[in-house]
This record gives sequence, structure tokens and C-alpha cells, in this order.
Amino acid sequence: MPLYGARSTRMATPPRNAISPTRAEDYPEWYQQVVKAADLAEASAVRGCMVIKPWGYALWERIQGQLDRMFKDTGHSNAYFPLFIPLRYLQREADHVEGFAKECAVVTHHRLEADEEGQLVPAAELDEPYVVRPTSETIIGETYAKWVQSYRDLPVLINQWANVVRWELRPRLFLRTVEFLWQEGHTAHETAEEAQQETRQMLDVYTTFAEEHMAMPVVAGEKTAAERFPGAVDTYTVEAMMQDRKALQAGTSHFMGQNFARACDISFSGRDGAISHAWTTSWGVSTRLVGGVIMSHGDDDGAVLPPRLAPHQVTILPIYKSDEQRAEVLAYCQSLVASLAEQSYAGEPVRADIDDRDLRGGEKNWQAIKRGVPIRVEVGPRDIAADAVSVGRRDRAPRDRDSLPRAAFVAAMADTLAGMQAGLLERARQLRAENTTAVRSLDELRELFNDGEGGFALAPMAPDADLRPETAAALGELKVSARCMPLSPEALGVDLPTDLPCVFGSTEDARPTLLARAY
RNA sequence: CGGGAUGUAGCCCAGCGGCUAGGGCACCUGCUUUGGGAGCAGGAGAUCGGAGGUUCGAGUCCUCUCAUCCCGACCA
Repeated sequence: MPLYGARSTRMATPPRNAISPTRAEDYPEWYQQVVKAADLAEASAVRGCMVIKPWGYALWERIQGQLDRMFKDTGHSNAYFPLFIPLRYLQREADHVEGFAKECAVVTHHRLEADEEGQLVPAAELDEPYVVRPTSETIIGETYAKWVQSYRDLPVLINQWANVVRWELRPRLFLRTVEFLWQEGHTAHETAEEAQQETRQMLDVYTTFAEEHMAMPVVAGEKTAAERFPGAVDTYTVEAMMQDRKALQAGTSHFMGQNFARACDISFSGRDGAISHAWTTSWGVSTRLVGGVIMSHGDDDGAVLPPRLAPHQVTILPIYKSDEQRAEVLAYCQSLVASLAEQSYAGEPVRADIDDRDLRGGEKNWQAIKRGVPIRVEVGPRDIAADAVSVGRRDRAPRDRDSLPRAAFVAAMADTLAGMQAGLLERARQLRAENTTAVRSLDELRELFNDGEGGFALAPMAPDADLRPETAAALGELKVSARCMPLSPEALGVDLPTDLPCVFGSTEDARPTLLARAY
């Protein structure tokens, strides 16, 4: 029998994997193919801007919903501030201007008029241009200045869900687009300590969210001087390792000191009668998290969604031939949805969806796989007769299916989902552990990133060493940046002796610092 | 914003200056199939990214332009 006969005689034989190329072959291209195959988003007619498709948006809504509750639980309220920021507002904080000036969209006119050829041209120039918000510190600061008179008006604890625009020159779906969706929390406090506590509290919220909801382990830490938010005193971040071992900044939290309060004049009469500037913070995560989910868990068959984030956790594929069978099968599926909804996973009813589209079964099955639905269930007349269901799991091979008694399947659902959620987190943790290395010198760093596997390097570094040109050059050569100074470096599980000097030769005290290539 | 590559049907691609621009997948119709990314037959779908130009003749050559991808620079 010819060895290759079976394959060559059936040209329609599907590829082994749903996604081509595989992660190992070409990771960036794999990512783009997954975004497409999982029906999450697509490039739009507007350069650099994406259309988020229903499945991708549903995923974002899950992220929003969970985070929003965590914000409310920590005492915050939602509000909404303008998209347009007067140019002079942005100008108030010098570092802030410098940080964002290069990527601002500017609105200069407020009317269109037809010229002689009937072409619409901008008319009615504005006296003062508006900037489309790249972030809202200044407009919100101006507003808080009016709201805050007394220490009794503090703290102000507000979050907004909004879109922002940063004119990026090299966009990538979800990871870096010209317009994106995010939340930005902005708070004002009476004391520095309280504001610092808020900054750290929200960093903890992001850490908890990333690990418990996204199953994405993160390293929480403080940014080095060169990586700090423009205008911030301290910037904290959560950094995650993607499957190509590069770092993704998944959220940031900033302690602004009194910089913005001074720039926007947020001042109040204190308990002692003296007038002081407030202490402010801001913190945010964006639709970039969707990219993080894909790159943390996706495999060569598409997206793999953690059960807590999956818009629905179970896809039910009804199988029938005749109309009579259809009625019977659908009724059974609907009762199955209801039974699952009576089960509670992570404090919510289990979400199941019946895919009764007029498509071939195999097609629907593969779509569910590519979209990353945790559980697939096939229900046909045979299953109904046996009161059983045929179950596939996204964390197992596509054709690996079990037949389970319906009652047992339903009763075990919460445990099954919890197991999958825990499994994803554990696997991601393991990847990070296997690819994190202690680095004691610049030579070791070069070896790791030039010849070795890369990943996360934990190295002693002075907090402002990367402001020095020679350090920036050394890092640039390796395409590496300082991601953060971890708050708990020991949790990374590598052995880095204390008291080592900065690998970049700074004479100042070094701190264990995470170095990596990054998105 | 610099360097490179690519734009031909919804998707992936073939097409040496010369007949009416092809194929695969997807789509529509019919039949056959049905626990699986189905088979056969038929059908529809393209101003070849856009604008100029060279030529008897341009998908093919030239110029400009737009978009996408890769590499840089930049990126809280």
C-alpha cells in the first residue's frame, strides 16, 4: 500500500490544524489568522482602526462586566467626559505633552462646505483646535478642579469607559490600533498616602482580574524611569508572558503625585485651614486584553477562551435529519440550556448557546473550536434515546469526544469549567516559569537574547539606568526593554542574589528588574 | 515616518504586451449523502486597488497615489 496514497487521493482532506501557519512557524501571522478565524475583529476601511465583530465584542463585554463590578466593589462610580480636549489643556503638564504630542489627532474645523467641483472641504476653522483624547487626565483634572473645594469633597473616585485615539504608525488588531476601547479610572485624594494606596489597590484589581478571570499570570511591578507614564511620579504595571515569550503590558496604574493637581489647579481647604493640591491617580486597561487572551491561550486550532470570559461556555450542536426530529432535538437542546443555566459557575449561571444555523455539522463544530468555546455538545436522536450527550472540550483534541449521561454532564459542569480555567492558568504559569532566567551581567543578558531562548530576564538594574543613553543603546541592540521592577521578585522562582550591581554599570542601588522583548 | 514586499471574485492564488482573465475554497440551485470541516452536476460572482501615461493593443511596461504585510524609528 502506498504510504502517501490516502492523502493524495483525497485532496479535500482538511489540514491537521485549523490555523495556518502554526505558532511555531510564524507567531505574528498565526495571531492575525486566529483573530480572523475566531471572528473577533477585522481591519476596517479606516487605516489603523478595527471593526470589532460580535464575538470579539461579546468577549470585551465580559471583560468590562467583570472589571466594572470590581471597580464598583472598591467604591468607584462611572461617569463620562468629553472626547475633545482643548489644546491648551494638554499643554498644562509638560511631560504629559511631550509623551503624547506625537500621536494626537487634532480637530481644526467644525463644518464642511462644497467647493466649485462639489467636493466637501473643511470650513469654519476653530479658534482653538481640539485634540481627540489620547487619555483624559487633563480634561478630567479641569473638571475635578471645579468639584473639589474642601477636604470633605475628597476622595473623588471615578472611572470612565471610553474610546481613545493614539495615532499609531504600525497598528495590529487589538494590540495597537489608532482607536481603541478602554477604561480609565481617575481619582483625587487628600493625602499622598491615600493616593498611593489607591494606585496599588487598582494594580491588585488588575492582577486579580488577569489571573482569576483571564487565566493570565502577570508580574506586578513598578516601571523604571524611562518607561513611566508622562506626568506620573510612579507607574505600576502588570506584565504577562505571551506564548512567543514576549511581554505584554496588560494594565497600568499611576500615582501622579500633585503634578496634575498643580497643572489643573485641583486644590482644597484642608482640615488645618490651609489650601493644598490634591493627590491624583489614574489607571487603565484596554481592548488589548483581548489580544492577551488570544496570545496566552490560543493554539494551532484557534482561540481558546477561559470559561469565565467566554461569552458562552457551551455550544450545543443539534443533529437531526427530518423536521419531526428537528422539533424533538431542539426541544431537548432547549431543556439542556435551561438545566445548564441552573448550574452556577463562578457565581453566574452557566451560559449555553444552541447553534441551529443551517450549516453542516462539521462546519459548525470547527467554528466553535476556532472561536474558542470551552465545551461543545452534540445532541442527536441517538443521544436523546440514551439521555446522553456527546461532549468535546477545547482543551483536548478536536476529535476527542466523550459520551456522557446528561445528568452527570450537567451536574459536573461547574467543576469541568473550573478545571479548564485552572488548567489554562497553570499551563501559562508553567510557560513563564520555564522561560524566566536570572541574569547577573550584561554579557549574560546578551547571551540570553542573542543566542538563547529569550523570555523574561530578572536582572539587577538601577531604577533610572535606562535614562542613560548607553543603557538605552544596549537595550535597543537586544530589542529588550525594562518591563518592571517586580513587587515580589521572589515569586518568579529564579535565584537572583541580592546586592549585585546594576548590569548596566550604574553606581546607584540596583533592584531586581524584569527585562524582556515586548509588544 | 524611512527601507523592503504585495495588491487579480468573499478568501487563497495562476496569468510570457496579443482571442471572451483562469483555478481552488466559499456562495446559489438540483440530486445523492448525513454523528461531521461531504460527493456529483449545473450556476452566479472581477470595471485585475485607484489615477495618469507608453503602445495598433496593458492584468502584464512607466509615473504618481492609496492600502496591507514585514523590518526599523516611535509607542502611557
